[in-house]
Formats: sequence, C-alpha cells, structure tokens
Amino acid sequence: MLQQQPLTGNGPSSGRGLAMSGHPGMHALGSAHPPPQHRSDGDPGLDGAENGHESRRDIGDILQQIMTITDQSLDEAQAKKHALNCHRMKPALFSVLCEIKEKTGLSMRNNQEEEPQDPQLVRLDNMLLAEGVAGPEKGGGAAAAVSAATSSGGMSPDSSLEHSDYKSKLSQIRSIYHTELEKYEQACSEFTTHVMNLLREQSRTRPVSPREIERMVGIIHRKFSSIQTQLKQSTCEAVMILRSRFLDARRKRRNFSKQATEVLNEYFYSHLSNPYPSEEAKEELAKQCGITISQVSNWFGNKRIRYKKNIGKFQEEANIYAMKTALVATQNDDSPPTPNSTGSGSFSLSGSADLFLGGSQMNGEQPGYIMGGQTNGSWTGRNTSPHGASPRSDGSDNSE
DNA sequence: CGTGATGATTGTAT
DNA sequence: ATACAATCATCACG
Repeated sequence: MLQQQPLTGNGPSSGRGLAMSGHPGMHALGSAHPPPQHRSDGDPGLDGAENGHESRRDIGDILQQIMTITDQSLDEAQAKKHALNCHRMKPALFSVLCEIKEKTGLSMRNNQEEEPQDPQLVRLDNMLLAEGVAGPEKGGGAAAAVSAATSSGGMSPDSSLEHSDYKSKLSQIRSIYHTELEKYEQACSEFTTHVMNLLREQSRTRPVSPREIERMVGIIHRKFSSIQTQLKQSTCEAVMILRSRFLDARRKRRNFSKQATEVLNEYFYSHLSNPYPSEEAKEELAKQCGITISQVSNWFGNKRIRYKKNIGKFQEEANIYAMKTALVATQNDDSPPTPNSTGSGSFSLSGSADLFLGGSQMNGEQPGYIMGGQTNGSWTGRNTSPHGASPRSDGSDNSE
C-alpha cells in the first residue's frame, strides 16, 4: 500500500499497515542499535559518504525515535513528534522521502483510471428500484410492483390477503436492506475519514499528495461498493424467491367460485356470437365475480379456445345457460340482462332458439341458430384445427 | 394415483 | 396491445 519499505528496511507490512504505516511490529528494534541489515538493503548514497558518519548518526537517532513512538504514551509521543518536526535534519529527511516517493510514484500511476460503472450493478439497482426495495418510500413502489405483476388494475379481495402477506415480507426485506446499506455507508465514511486523518497526519512526516489521498479514497469506496453489490445481489435473490413464492399464481391456483363461473358463463353464452367483452364489461364482470380483469380476460381466452376446440362438449352447458338467459329475458320482457353494444335482439333470439333445441338431439353439430342469428361471421370460423370443425362424434375429445 | 378440468403463462401472429 | 394456441401446474374427483 504505502511505500515505506525503502526507508525502514522492514519487509512484510502487516494487514493494518495503513493505520500503523511505517513501523508495524518494530518493538523488537526499539532499544537496539541501528540494524546492520539496513545497510545491505541499500542506501547507497548515504552508505558511501565517508564524511557523513555524523549525519548518519543523526538519522539513526531519528529513526530510533520514530520507531519507539508507539511504545510510548500519547503525550510522550506527541512531544517526541514535535521534537522530530523541529529537528534540524527533518527537512533533509523529508526531501529524501520526497525523492523516493517520486521514484516509486511511477508504479502506482498506471492503475489509476478505469471506472466502468459495472453494468451488473446498474441492473441490480434498477431491479431493486422496480421492486420497490430501493425506492423512496414503502407502499407505493411495492404495490405498483405487485399490481403490475398480477394484473393491470382491480385488486380482488381474494388476493389482497396474499398481497398484504407479500407486502409485509417485502418491507421486511426492504428494511433489512436499508439498515445494512446504511451501516455500510456509515462504515465507509467513517473509515474514509479515519484514513484521511491518518494521511493528513502522516503528511507532516512524509509526502502525501492530494492525488494519493484521492486514490486511497477511491480504493476504499470501491471496496465498500463491492460489498454493497453483494448485498444488493442477495436482496434481489430474496425478492425473486419471494415473488415466485407469492406471486406465481400457478403455484396455488384456486378455482373460481361457483357463482363466478356462473356469471362468466352466462355472459359467454349470451354473447356467444361475439364473446369479446369490452373493457367496461370486463370490469363489471370482474367486480361481480370478485376476480381481477386479467383473470376475466384469461377466462374468456380459455373459454373461447376450448369452446371452439370442441363445441359438442359444451353444448349441454350452452343450452343450460341459454335457457337461463332466456328465462331472465322473458322475466324482464325484452330488456336484455346485460346491456351491451351488440344488438340485443340477436342474442335474445338465439336464447329462445336454444330452448327449442335443448330437447332435441344435437351431437357435435354447430347449432345453426348461432350462425344464422348473428351479424358478423362466426368467431369460430377462423379455425386452424384439422378436425375440430366437424365433431360429428360424441363428446369424446381426441385432440393430439 | 390417474385423469380430466381449469386457471395461468408463454410464444406467436395480427 | 390483443387474441390465439400450446403448454404448464394445480385442483377435484373417481
């Protein structure tokens, strides 16, 4: 980290070299003479000076004092330090240090730049933001994420229970994440100021360029941000697990209530000619059934495709519901049970026709009244199934 | 436990 | 963006 070795001749710097930089583990030398190996490791300039034995003596003394500073009490140390700073040899020593610094400075220049702003970290940040973990406040973000994941709007009372469970878990993760993040940030700034203070202190006895301080701060921040990345990563994982656990509706699928299917089927069969509910109709149905709009859409999607695939199988069901709507229609005279944009007359007509056809045997044949009574072409017309169009046989379905 | 029913998801076409 | 078609995963029933 810090290039002290040339001066002290002390080999391996310990892990805490930063804090104690200069004299780690030097107590053994504290009371000893200037180390003989000091010479071998090379200060050629001083070594060769024949008339410099006097100043060498001084340097030795100074080093001695530096090394014993840690063994003394603080007050003592401060006094010694002051003495050192006032020593007449100090400027000379300092200039030597500067020289060394200049030489070794080259080696640390090259690993200076590069700050690629890790794309993975950006992705993690974005995801945490999207999940409402890293967002500004609870509630809004999480709720938005949930509703976006499940549907595009209407919350149903059915799933609100799970949602609250999900939200509580999410806020748990959220709070843990934030406390940890804060801890890291605090530790980072504490450590940074600590290092800065040390460097500032050291700058009195050794040359410390602002650039160097900057670099040191950068290193510290990088280290801490890599830790933060890990935190973010594990938080993301936790959120993903939570999501798959709570929001993957496939996992705990519940059949809709009898009444809900009733309502949906009623709508479907009474709009058999055009079973594509508008947004408002979907909303209404969703409200009636206590499900979400997207669930209504799913239901109609499934129903259409399954009805089309095997009309015969649904014939009985169709008759039942047609009868129902017909009954309602007769009760309400000629006003349709569910007002819709398509002509009301057409489906009420088909409903009455169902009553007649209900008793008669109708194998898989497509009922003529559906085709005949409707304005537009049959939505089942665009059939791609090879044999589904004419299910002459009974209800046994053998697709695939 | 096997099987059909059913709600949800995914991939593709329009 | 919506619908369709295929598929998945679970439920419900025998």
